[in-house]
Amino acid sequence: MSDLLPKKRVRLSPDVRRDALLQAAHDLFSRHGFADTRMDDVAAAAGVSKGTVYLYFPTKEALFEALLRRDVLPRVGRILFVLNHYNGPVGWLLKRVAHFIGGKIDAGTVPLYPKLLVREASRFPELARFYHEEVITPVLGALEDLFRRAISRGELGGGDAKFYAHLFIAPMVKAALWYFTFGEISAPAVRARPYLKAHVETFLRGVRP
Amino acid sequence: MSDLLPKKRVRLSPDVRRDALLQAAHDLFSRHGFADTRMDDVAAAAGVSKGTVYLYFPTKEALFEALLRRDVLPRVGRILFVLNHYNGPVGWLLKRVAHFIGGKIDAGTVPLYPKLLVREASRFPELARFYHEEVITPVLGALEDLFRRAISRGELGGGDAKFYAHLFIAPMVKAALWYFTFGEISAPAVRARPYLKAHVETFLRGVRP
DNA sequence: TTGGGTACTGACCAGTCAGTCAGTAGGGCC
DNA sequence: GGCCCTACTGACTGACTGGTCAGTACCCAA
Repeated sequence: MSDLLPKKRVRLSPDVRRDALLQAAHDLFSRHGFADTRMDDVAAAAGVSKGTVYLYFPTKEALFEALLRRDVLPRVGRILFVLNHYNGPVGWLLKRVAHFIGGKIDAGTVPLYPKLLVREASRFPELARFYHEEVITPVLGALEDLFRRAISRGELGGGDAKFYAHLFIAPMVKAALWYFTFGEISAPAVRARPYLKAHVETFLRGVRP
Repeated sequence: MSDLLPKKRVRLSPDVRRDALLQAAHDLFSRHGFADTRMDDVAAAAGVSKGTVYLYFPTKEALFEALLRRDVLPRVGRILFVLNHYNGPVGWLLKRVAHFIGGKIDAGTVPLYPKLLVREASRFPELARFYHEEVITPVLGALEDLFRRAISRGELGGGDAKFYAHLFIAPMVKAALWYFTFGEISAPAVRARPYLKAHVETFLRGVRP
């Protein structure tokens, strides 16, 4: 207690302080969601007072958007690079992706942003639009191209590559949604990794020539 | 205007008033969501004052739960009856289901409750638990039994019936989620009905013996 | 050592909204 | 007509929270 009372004021360089605020916001948003996180909480978690938060971000929504830009865009860039440059057998890549994402979901480390977006999209349509344009559309487009290349190589049957892309991601979306909707109230009915493994096997049998 | 000013007080029997309040809440929750609907709005839409709402429902959450119980349980009963009694070719039923749900999604008439649950689950874990136990688990269980019967008849290959049930619903979940997350900010990338038609065809090819 | 720039504070404001309750009025009954 | 039960009202409270701003204190430069 005695070490809490002094409340020594600490000056930091704006860059450092800004990062600390973003990190605090990330932690709180991921635990409580956007609406249930108060600006006072963000400030306290970063060790400053609320006024300071407003020196760095004009509104709560701007704080969210800054977080999105910091974390999501680099990640999307890496994903697009892989999808666009991969020319091996598509089945192998799909299995790797499903294995990786299944592990993430089972471990409870689903990325924060899809969850937040689903919950807050209707209240913040601008953020939903940003995410849709900068994340969803490019990634699904690259996935569609990947399937198109596989079809033209004769590796897959000649269905609609766009449908294939959406069908491939559907069980991952469902598994993630299940996790963050019902994850706190009951053990998952199916484990994500074997579930997604079964998905890829079924899917590949369904789309082969 | 003149016909609005008098504000004649109207007495109704409690049953009728209660139904009117539930209907008003349904309309507003489906348009604005739970958090963004005020109890004053519900009262106004039902033509009463806020105090009256509290004569029928002790809290806002209780109003939501009453709505769930009124609408969801009968519907689940009908779905379970069909799934449990169907013994024809499973492919036919799956196509029918996909066609029906695809039409609903394309028409913008996705049922209110999945949407509300996904958005509010973390704030109202009791309601999430109710929905999980009374809707999700029974329906997926019946679907699993349906697949199990089809496997034992030799209509499908011998995979895991539980995985099949979850894989079958995944694209519907994804399509509905897309609709109520991004539906207001952009035209859908794929139409649900042909998408789900492609899903059933791919799925059936993937799981045949 | 002092002055000034600025990172920072926290009390305060304004708006919102779930929930309350003392009082009002409609209508059935004698 | 008059009584009384109860459905109904709506002003009010209390708690909350995003955002503001006048003032404070730290640090560095001269």
